[in-house]
Amino acid sequence: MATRARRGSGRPTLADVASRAGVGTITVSRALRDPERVSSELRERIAVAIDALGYVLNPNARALASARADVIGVLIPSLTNNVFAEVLRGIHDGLGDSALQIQFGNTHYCVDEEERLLRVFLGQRPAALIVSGIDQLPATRRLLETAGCPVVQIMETGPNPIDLMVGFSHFDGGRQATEHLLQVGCRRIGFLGARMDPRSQRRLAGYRSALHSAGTVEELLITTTPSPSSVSMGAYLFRQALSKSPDLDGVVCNNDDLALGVLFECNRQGISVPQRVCIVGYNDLEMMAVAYPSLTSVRTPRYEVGRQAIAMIRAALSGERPELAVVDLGFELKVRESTTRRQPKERIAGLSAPALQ
Amino acid sequence: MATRARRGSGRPTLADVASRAGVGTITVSRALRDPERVSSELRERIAVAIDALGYVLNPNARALASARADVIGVLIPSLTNNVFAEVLRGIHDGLGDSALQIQFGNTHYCVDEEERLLRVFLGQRPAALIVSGIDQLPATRRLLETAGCPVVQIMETGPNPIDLMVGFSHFDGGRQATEHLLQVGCRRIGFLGARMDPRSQRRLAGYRSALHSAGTVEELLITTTPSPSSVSMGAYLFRQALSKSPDLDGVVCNNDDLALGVLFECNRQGISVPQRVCIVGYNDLEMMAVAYPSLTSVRTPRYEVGRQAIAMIRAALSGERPELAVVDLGFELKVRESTTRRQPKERIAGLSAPALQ
DNA sequence: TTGTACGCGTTATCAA
DNA sequence: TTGATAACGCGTACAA
Repeated sequence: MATRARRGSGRPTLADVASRAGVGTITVSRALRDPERVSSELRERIAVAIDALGYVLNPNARALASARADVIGVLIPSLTNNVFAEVLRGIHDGLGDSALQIQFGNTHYCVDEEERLLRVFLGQRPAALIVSGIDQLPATRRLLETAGCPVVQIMETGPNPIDLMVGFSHFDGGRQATEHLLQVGCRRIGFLGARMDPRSQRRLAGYRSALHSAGTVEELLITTTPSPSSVSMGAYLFRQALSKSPDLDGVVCNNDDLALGVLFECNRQGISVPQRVCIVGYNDLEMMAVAYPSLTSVRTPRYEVGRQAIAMIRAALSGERPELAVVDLGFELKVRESTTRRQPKERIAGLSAPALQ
Repeated sequence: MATRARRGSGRPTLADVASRAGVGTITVSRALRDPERVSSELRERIAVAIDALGYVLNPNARALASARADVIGVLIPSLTNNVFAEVLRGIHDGLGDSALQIQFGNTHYCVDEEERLLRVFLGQRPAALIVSGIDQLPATRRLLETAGCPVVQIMETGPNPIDLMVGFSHFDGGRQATEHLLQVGCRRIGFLGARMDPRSQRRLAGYRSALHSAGTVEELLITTTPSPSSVSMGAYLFRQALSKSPDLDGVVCNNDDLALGVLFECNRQGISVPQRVCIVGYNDLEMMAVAYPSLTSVRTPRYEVGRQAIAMIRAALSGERPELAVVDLGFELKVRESTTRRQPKERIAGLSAPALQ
């Protein structure tokens, strides 16, 4: 019978396991962390004792003793945004059976909130940190540089990584989407943007760059709002854009929500897509391929970003120093009916609409 | 100058703050947790010392000493599902400036995984637990009953709550959606369901109940799949349903993804909505009001569920024993064009489509 | 209101 | 390979 401590949680401890197995506490500790270093005989006795007692390791005691928690702090700007929900899913799936836990913080696209949460996280001496984007405040950046653990900036690539980095170029994505519209013959290409966080800004810069190369930048064609993105906002921005430029024949949307809103608004107003207006989205959510007409979009590897971030962290934690600190996962323009100015009706309606590219 | 400990993290501790402020450690501890109980003079001296040292409290040490972590364990079946992403958002927003942290676990709709994660969480002696639904395994239920902290079952209501409960009736939601279709004159009403988790099953039961009352249940009209829900799955299930029952004139969809897929498929096949087929969704995601035609859906208060769960936990944690352990937040049928068999074109296209109800 | 002594459950250190 | 002992940083109990 295990001795009842005076103040404890009442749960069995390492010492209880040790005395039941007839070994020292440190041996149990080792058997748990590094089974190789304990003889198979003791390992077996310990396993039996753990099972009999229903012992569960106390992560707080471990963290206190080792000055290191098995926690990865994740700072993400939004939960409503499907894109970040998928990043989170990738992160969780990447964990697999490792003992790492995720501590999650929602910055609401606010750099001050990001710094506040970071300080909270740092208090736990996390095993690693994941932050979104590359536009941290200078003070935040310094905190991350001296965090003493792997730090991954995700969803973007850029110069001067704090430590590790995995993402892709939003500038190139915006540029390629715009170039595609130019190629299919659009002449009056609008840009629709909501939220306009730094990544949105870079997509817009890519749009400007493409039109600049074609010699036709026009500020009137750009319609943005700091408000959050949504399907209804897409419809609203499109109406605004149309009233400013009735001859609009193509729109690059900041993301898929907006693109879907544009499509619905076109349906509502009887504007034919792609004959009169072509639409390009961003992220390529699942519904884009199923919409009617199906919507062209820039496919971004957000699930993979999450997985890759964890993979890099696990590698760093096991001592591997990767030569590749910055991983560019790229993106892929998925061309569909909304920018294909031929007879879209010919396509067979399939469960998953094939990319025409 | 603080003495350098042998093994520590190098960060300032409560003792460092105490010696700098010229007080005992316990006074600093109290100043942090319960400022009222420390004289304003010492409070001020302590605040200065904390600031000068850049002190951050070590939550692991606190958890170890008090046998209680400021962590709320949250078990949710899916991250891809918008609905649960919004619950999570409600939970985070409900936290406000409290010191509580969220530890999140994704059960992937698997009760065994739920139990495994619960055991991990329990290891930390969490301040509270939130679990999804009411269909825990018997062993899981026992673990929760003896967890020694507030437990909230969310997203559903039902008999025999483990402790606290906040949600709504999926049976009633399914039933009301179906009754609505009967009222607008549909005679051959199909049910489309994906995933078919327990809550989906109860919506289906509600559908059956409504049709039973009308005397017309027909298994052929029910089309389900255990696969995850998606927009493309909605299109696929609708094609299946149509091939089984070409005279289908209404569909109750298990959720909005499916409903949107049905709408796209109707557009694609030239099936007019609502003239030939009426569509009802479930959850009322933002896009439902913007779709063309706009889609009728059962609005569920998922964000509010998250907030309410935290509110109940915070109340319980501060000693308030609520007389209301079970909170039914209800739902609301939002009637829109997809079930309004009049001239839908008359409506003014607005930023937010008004509910006709 | 404030302080002292000790325990929380684990790991690092060092010795065997 | 294994173990005794002393931290880890904070909260509780009790005393002042």
